[in-house]
Amino acid sequence: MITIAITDDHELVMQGIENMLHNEGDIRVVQKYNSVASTIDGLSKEQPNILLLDINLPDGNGIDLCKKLSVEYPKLKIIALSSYSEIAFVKRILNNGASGYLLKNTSKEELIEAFKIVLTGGQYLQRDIQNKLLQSSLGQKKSTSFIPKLTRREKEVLIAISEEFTTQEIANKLCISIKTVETHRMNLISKLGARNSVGLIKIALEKDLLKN
Amino acid sequence: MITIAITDDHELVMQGIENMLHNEGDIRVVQKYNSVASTIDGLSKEQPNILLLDINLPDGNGIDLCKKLSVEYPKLKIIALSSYSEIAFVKRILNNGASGYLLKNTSKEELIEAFKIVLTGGQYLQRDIQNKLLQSSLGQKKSTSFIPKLTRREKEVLIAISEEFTTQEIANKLCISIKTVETHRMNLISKLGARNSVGLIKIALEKDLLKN
DNA sequence: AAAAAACTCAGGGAAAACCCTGAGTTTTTT
DNA sequence: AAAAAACTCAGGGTTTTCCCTGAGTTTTTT
Repeated sequence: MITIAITDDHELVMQGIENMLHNEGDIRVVQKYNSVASTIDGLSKEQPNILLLDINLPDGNGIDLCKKLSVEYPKLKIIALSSYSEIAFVKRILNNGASGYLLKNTSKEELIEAFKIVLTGGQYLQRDIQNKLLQSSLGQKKSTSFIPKLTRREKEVLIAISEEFTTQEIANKLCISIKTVETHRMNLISKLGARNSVGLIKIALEKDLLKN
Repeated sequence: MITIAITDDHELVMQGIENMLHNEGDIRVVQKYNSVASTIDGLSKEQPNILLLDINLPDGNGIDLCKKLSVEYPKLKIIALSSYSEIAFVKRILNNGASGYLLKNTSKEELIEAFKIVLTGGQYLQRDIQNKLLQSSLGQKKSTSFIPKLTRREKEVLIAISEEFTTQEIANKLCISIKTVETHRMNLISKLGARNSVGLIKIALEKDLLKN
């Protein structure tokens, strides 16, 4: 018997998944949540085998929640559920404890396949996401932890950002154009899967990317 | 004999201090630097008793340098040297290992007084700065580490910022106006002595301010 | 009850960050 | 030498952040 919890604030998605799994004898949806708070609360009482976790929640972000839960419940397998396939997000959530990543247009078969794989310790990604990931980080160990490879310049810019310098100031320091600094920053945000400079620094600290 | 190092990129300031101390028999300026890099380099070879450290340097910020040095050389006393007296900056640098804070218009007498105090383990602040500090953080242990007291709302906003939400999104989440969120952010930046949201998050992580 | 602190919000402006597209140059790898 | 990766920069636009002043309301402290 595989027990499933779902966290998603869209009732439709929730229903859809439940229906999909309805007549699978050995799979049972035992918990349903629609927010970060209720998920934390509910899981503290009982842990399912697998959590299907939407990344976009009203009261917080799923990535942080994923991280928290994976630390708290190491045996819990988390599969991220998202409606978009930005490589950045995928990287980040995989890096924060998720065992899989599914788009919301997934099929019943795929869902069950994913369950099996993550339960045996594997990592499940949808085909195209898998491809994108491979493309975006060639020659890198694609284990659990994506340590993005930053170029020399990117690292310099990242460090400067972390020191609270503005784009203008960074440009002066590095003797390059403002536009170039902006480009580097954009690439950093994309590579690290952040939404803005704040996220950039959070990830950089997390991964110890600020050392020289 | 008290040995002094000075790090300042303004030749004038450097000269001024040196002259001030010229005919003080028991005080000697033994090292002079004008950048973060050269300071790190020089101190690795020999440590003076006291480092007079300008906070605004061309190749990095003095606060981070101060932190680094105070960790590396616990016996080294660092006195921050700055041309402005923003309370925010003072707090932050004191929180990062400095034993004193002087404005650049300091007098010879004050300078020497500061030396004595920090060498005996004390903390030296200029009168008005001392007052401002007291004012800005009443009822708080004014020991070495300023753990700023944040209000409930400020903490909520801080956490939301750290989750990479925009002001607009935070306003929605907390059901308050954008303007209110902005006010909270400004107060946070001021209280924590950051220059922007990136600094805010750095300090918050440093001080573990993001817990509930 | 009075004072202080916290919370709320607005106007309005300047600066910075974010985002995209496109493209030439230099350096490194194959 | 050819290909790939990194670095550079521009135009041009939108959004967000930053900053200031001022001020009314609610909550907490004294």
